Amino acid sequence: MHAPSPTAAEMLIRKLQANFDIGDRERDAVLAVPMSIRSYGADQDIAREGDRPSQCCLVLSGALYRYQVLASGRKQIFSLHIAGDIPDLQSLHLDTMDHNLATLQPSTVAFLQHHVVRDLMVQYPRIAAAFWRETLIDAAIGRAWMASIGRRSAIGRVAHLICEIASKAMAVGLTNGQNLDLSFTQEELGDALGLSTVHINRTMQSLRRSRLVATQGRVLTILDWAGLTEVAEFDPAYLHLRAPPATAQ
Amino acid sequence: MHAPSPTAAEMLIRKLQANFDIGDRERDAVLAVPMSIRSYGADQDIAREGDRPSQCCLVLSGALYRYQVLASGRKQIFSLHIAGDIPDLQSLHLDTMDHNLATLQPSTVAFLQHHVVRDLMVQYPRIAAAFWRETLIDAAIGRAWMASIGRRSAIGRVAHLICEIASKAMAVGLTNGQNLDLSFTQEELGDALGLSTVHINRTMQSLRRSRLVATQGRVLTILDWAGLTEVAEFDPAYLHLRAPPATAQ
DNA sequence: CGTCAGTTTGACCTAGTTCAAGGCCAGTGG
DNA sequence: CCACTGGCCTTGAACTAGGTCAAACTGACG
Repeated sequence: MHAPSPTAAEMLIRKLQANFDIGDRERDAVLAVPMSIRSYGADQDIAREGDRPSQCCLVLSGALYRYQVLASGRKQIFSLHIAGDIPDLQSLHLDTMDHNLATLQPSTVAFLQHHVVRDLMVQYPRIAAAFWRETLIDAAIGRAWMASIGRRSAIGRVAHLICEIASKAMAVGLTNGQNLDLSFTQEELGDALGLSTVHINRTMQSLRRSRLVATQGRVLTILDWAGLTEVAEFDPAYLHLRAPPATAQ
Repeated sequence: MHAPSPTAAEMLIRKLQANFDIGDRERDAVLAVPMSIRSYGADQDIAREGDRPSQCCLVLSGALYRYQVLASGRKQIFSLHIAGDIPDLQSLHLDTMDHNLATLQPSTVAFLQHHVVRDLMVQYPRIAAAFWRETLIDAAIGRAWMASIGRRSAIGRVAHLICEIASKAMAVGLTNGQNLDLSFTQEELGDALGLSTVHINRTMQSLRRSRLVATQGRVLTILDWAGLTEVAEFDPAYLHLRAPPATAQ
C-alpha cells in the first residue's frame, strides 16, 4: 500500500465533481484515501468470475473492459471503461464476481480497499450517492448496449458504439470530438456487439465508404457526426451526463 | 396517500430480508412508510422515457417490464419484475427516465415517495445498502440478458430466460419449480430476446418436441430441468440469491 | 528478416426474418 | 345460444443479414 498518489486522488475527485459540487471536507477526505497503484499490460485479467474481491479499482490511464465467456466458448463484452471510471464498484455489495474485468490496452489502475470506501461513504453520504449513481449509469449504458445488440442492424450497432465512446471520451476531455482512440480490435468489437469479426470488418468498410468515419490504425476520425448519429439512432440521454455533450463540429 | 397497507409493507420487509437480517427498529420504520396502492390493467405504462418521477414503485402482484422503443419502431424489453421487486429504484439518483416501465399483466403496485425512501435510507444504512444491492443485481441480470442476446442461439436464449424466470419465481415462492406463469406473449418474448415472433414460436415448438417443457395456455411446465439448464448454459450465480435455488426435481 | 497479431478478401452457407394467411379460443353483444 | 370479434398462436414459402472457413495481406517489432 503506497502513499496516496495525488493524480489518482485528483482523478477520483474529478469523477465525483461530475455528480455534485464537492466540498472542502469531502475533498480532503478523498485526498487521504490510501490507494495502491498498479500497471498492467494489454489483455490481462484484473478480476475473474468467481473472485471475491476486497478492493475496487479506479482507472488512471488506458482502458478496461468487462466480459464473460459462455460455456460454448463465445465471449460477450459488457462495457468499456476509461480513465476516471470505477468498473467494479458493484463488488462493494455483490461479493462474488459474475464476470471478468480485464485490460484492453496497457493501463494503470489505483486500488481502493472496500473497507476504506465504506468508511468514506458512511462519513460523506453525498459520496455514497455519487458512487451509487455511477453504478446506475453503468446499468443505463448496459441497457443501451442491450437494445443495440437486440434490435439494431450491424451498421447501427457499430455506429452507436462509436457515438457512445466519442461522447464519453469528450466528457472527460480525452478527445476533441473528431479523433478518438477506438481501443477495441475488430474481434473485440464483435464480442461487444454480438457480431463476427468478419462482419465487423465489412461494416467498418461500409461506414468508411459512406464517409461517416475514417481510420488510420486504431485511431478513428469522425467525418460526419450528424450522419453517424442518424444511422446509430443515437440519443445521448442514457449517458446521464451532467452537461449535454458538446458534439463534434 | 392511503394509510400504509400491511401487505405492501410486508412485501418490502420480505424483500429486505433477502439481503440482510432486518432488525426490529428497521421493521417498524418500514411499517410506517406511507404507500399509495394502485391497480393497473395489462399493457399500461407506469412511467415513460423522459419522465422525472418523484416516487418509485413496489410490485405487489402481477408483473411489470421495462422497455425502450428505438427510432425505427423496434422494441427491446430489458427486464421482467414480479411481486416484491422495485423496478425503478434507479430513479432515486437518475432524475430522467431513459426507458419505459409498463404492466405485462393486470398488476397492483405500491408507490413510495422518493423523499420518504431517502429519509429511510439516511436513518437505516443497511436499508440503503440493500436497495443499492437490488439495483446491482438488476444490472447483473441485465448483463446475463446481454450475453444471451449477443452470443446464444435462439433456443439457448429462450431456455435461459425460462430458467431465470423459474429461479426468480421459486425464490419468492411463486412456483413449485415445475409450473410457472410465463407472463410474456410470444411477441414480448421476441422483444426481450431480440428475435422475431415467428422464430420464438418455432423455438418453443422445438423445446416442446425435445420434451424439455410443455405449455398449456400461458402456463409453462418444466419437464426436464437438467436438460433445460444444459441447452441454456444456465448458471444461477448471476442472480446473487442468498440461498442457492432449490432446483426442480 | 521472420513472426505474430490484426485486418482484409472471397465463396459458401444457415439461422433467423419477413410477409401473408389460417386457426384457435375467450369474451361480448344481440 | 350463437355469431362476431380481436388477441394470440401457428404454418408455409421465399429471402437476407450475418456467420463460417480458409487464405492472403499488412505492419510493428524483436
